[in-house]
Amino acid sequence: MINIALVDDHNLFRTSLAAWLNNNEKLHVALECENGKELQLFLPKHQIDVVLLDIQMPEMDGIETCEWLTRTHPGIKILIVSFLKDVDIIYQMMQRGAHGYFSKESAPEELANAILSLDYTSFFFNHSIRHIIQEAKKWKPTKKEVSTAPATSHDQLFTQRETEILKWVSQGLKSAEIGDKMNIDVRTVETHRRNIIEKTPAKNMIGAVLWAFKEGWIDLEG
Amino acid sequence: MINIALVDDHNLFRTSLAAWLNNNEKLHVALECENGKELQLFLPKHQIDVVLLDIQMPEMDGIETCEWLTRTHPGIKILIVSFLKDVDIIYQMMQRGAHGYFSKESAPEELANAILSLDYTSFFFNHSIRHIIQEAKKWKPTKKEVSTAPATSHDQLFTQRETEILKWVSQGLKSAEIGDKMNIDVRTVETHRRNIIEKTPAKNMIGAVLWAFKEGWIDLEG
DNA sequence: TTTCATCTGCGCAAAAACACGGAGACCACA
DNA sequence: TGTGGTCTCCGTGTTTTTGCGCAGATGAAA
Repeated sequence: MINIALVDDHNLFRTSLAAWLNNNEKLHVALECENGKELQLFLPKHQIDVVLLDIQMPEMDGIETCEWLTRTHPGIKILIVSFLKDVDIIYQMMQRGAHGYFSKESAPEELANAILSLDYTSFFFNHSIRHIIQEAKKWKPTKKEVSTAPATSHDQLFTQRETEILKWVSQGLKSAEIGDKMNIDVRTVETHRRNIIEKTPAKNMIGAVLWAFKEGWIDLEG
Repeated sequence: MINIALVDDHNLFRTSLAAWLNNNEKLHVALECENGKELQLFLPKHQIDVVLLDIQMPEMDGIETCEWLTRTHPGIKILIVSFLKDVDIIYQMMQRGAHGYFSKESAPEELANAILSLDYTSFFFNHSIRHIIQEAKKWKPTKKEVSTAPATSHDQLFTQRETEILKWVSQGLKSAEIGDKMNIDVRTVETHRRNIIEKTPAKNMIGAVLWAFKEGWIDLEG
């Protein structure tokens, strides 16, 4: 019997998936959480073997949660369950210690097999993911890549300040308005914007924001 | 016994939700589809009472599907099931003939009740949605609102041309580049951009694109 | 036919974003 | 101590976007 923790902010999805998984006699959903913070809170009270982790969540997202899990609970296996099918983000999750990546577009029958086949030496790929990885290998990076990105203490692409600015920009604020919000000079904001664009394959802020969202680096609020 | 059709492009979500609903003796999921196109194809072969409809889907999204359903199958009740909680989009779906709006963040127990309580005279609101409606009534529209937007033959917010331009803009192209792509003058593109911003509550293109995405008017490619 | 929305193009001016280079302060880490 | 990354600010200049007004062509609908 494998004990599972579900971490996903969509209650409807989470609960129905839990019901489905519990139908399998080898699986047991022992814990349901809405985000990483909740997992941190309740994980000590349960004996968990596998964590099914969504990427985009409020409070504490999949990236952070995955890092924390790997650091504090190396014995727990992590399976990312997301609708994102981007190569970069899969690599990112691999680097953060995830043991598999499962697309939400796939069938639940596959998921049970995925959970049962997880191990520490290999990385599980969804069938619908696998061919994407294949194609990705043909590409040649033209700009700064995730793997060569400045490695901060937490291996993030954007710095704290840049992430803040991305948030305001995505809400439609202008540089001057952001400067007011953050109590810094307009020119500082502009410098940050330049650096943000530099870190993405985009050529302007619109492309950069949407890229960052699609790659899972930021969430859209409101 | 209520016969249900599930329309959602996330296989995992759809199948597990179907399993959950089938546990209820009063409910029966008779049809599962990935998008509106599939629904159009398979609906005639089934006797469906209620359609659970996601908004953001490829091929044929919830907006289109809802319109089509209301027009061709007025006897079928439509319950929107989405993670979006925006007031405008809820009103839009009401106008298109939906009978209820359910947030994916809510509990599945609520969903069964929602389905059973659907009727033709009222509009079902999720508990987590209801307070949003309340707050929305306090607001005063400052700009052009969806309800007063130019009503085209298909009651869309953006025109065909504007949608095209939104697509290119969201991929980071500049006005000049878009003009080349579409073989129109830069100034024409700029006119369209102005009109797009006018139709949204945003003050610049970044805000407009992200608003349009969050409201389900456009999809992000790539 | 008239009306209306759409698509198209133009001119002008201000605002904002973007590009490039430089630099001091701070902090963590080796 | 030195290195490197981050955050901050500055100057200069170009490019792009945005705001506002105007207007003809087209096509669909009343």
